[in-house]
Amino acid sequence: MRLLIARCSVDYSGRLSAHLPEATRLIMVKADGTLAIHSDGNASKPLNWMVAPNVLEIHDDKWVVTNGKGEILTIWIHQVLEDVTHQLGDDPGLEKDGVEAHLQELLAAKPWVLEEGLSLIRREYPTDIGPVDLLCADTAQRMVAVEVKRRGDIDGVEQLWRYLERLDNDPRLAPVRGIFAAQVIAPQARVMAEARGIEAIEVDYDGLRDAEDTELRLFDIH
Amino acid sequence: MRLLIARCSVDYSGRLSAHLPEATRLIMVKADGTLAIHSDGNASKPLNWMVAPNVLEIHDDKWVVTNGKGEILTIWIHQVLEDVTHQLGDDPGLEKDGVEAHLQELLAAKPWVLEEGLSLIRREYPTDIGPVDLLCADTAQRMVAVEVKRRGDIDGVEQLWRYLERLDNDPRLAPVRGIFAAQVIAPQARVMAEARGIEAIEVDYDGLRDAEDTELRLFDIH
DNA sequence: GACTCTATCTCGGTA
DNA sequence: TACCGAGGTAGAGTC
Repeated sequence: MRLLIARCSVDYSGRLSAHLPEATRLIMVKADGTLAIHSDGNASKPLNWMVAPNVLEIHDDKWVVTNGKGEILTIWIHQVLEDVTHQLGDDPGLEKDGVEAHLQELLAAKPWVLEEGLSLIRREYPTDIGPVDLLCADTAQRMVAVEVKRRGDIDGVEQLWRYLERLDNDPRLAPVRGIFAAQVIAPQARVMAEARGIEAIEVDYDGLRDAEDTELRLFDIH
Repeated sequence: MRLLIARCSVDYSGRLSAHLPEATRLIMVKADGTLAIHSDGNASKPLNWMVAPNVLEIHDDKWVVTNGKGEILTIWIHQVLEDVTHQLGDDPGLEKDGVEAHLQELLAAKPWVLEEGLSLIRREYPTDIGPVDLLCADTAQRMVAVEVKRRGDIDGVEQLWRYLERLDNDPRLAPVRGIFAAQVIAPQARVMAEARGIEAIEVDYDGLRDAEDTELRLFDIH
């Protein structure tokens, strides 16, 4: 990784056109060629960047980065204040404990949290436009399709609506109700769901997880 | 800006839980406190980060970053290979061109480009599922909702369709027609729009902008 | 390789 | 401040 601190101005042309007036900035070049230009404040994101694969040409007064998609990044170097290079080596990478997948697991284990008597028929129930998160049956043995999201936005409601249309075409399943489950549901999504006859339910993820933990601990004792 | 290259391991707890095993990485701290941890390859994004406002406590063997939302980032520093600090000063910031906002501005100023006699009623006309880009009236004083996109894809047509549903529920506005305006319209989006009775119009952004420039110049002369 | 969906999205705007 | 939509979204998983 090469770190250059320099007075520079920048031009980018590609998916849009952009220009950075002269100022002091950090230019970071990673081992794979990925380049990013950072200012000192007001953003965690780089001002400009170019991801690998790309080609970097270094001239006396300017760096030119191009890629195969016709994008060009030109950095005019006016003054170099620092220039260090380090070999960092491979990184073992990030280990995550995600949320959405876990939330789906928890609801698959306890569908009655969403509605009394609800029971799971299948997770990732396949349709010809993709899998439904959960297919359940209510106490009257009617089908209920459940879409699980961390954040419930309008396009999630649309997604569930498309599934419901498909499922209703199957005479073995129809009529199918919909439940839209998320940690937080945006007001617009709620309006949209109501207009479509879909129930929108906010789920307490932490509470569910804690309950799960408690049960596991009880199980351990046995 | 402070740049630290160090062997470190990292724990993050907040919107999710994550762990980084020991390896050599770049730790970047910006003037506003924003902190990012980068590896040398395989990603333009940082492995871990914490945006300002936050609090950084520096101990002998670890850095602890916390913010007001209960997120905690702990960096265990095993060995420091480089540690430089530079005062970069304010950045004039990025000047962008070619984005959707500008296209919306241009069309708001000249709605008749889309259809003869079209006049603007309001930009960002609010509905309960979000604002419509432009609400206009045609020569017969019928309402026309315009959705503006840089690239016209199928989800943009769906978005406009949702707005039309909502607007048609308002007896003061109904019936409302739709116009889908974009620099480029994908064939699928065109088909979808046609099926919904929505007019899809490709707009010459550069031509509009040049016309705007010409008018400004004429105005300057006066 | 193209397509789909998620994200500690980030970022800007507005009510 | 919270909410909403755009993004040079990036990145991961699937077909």
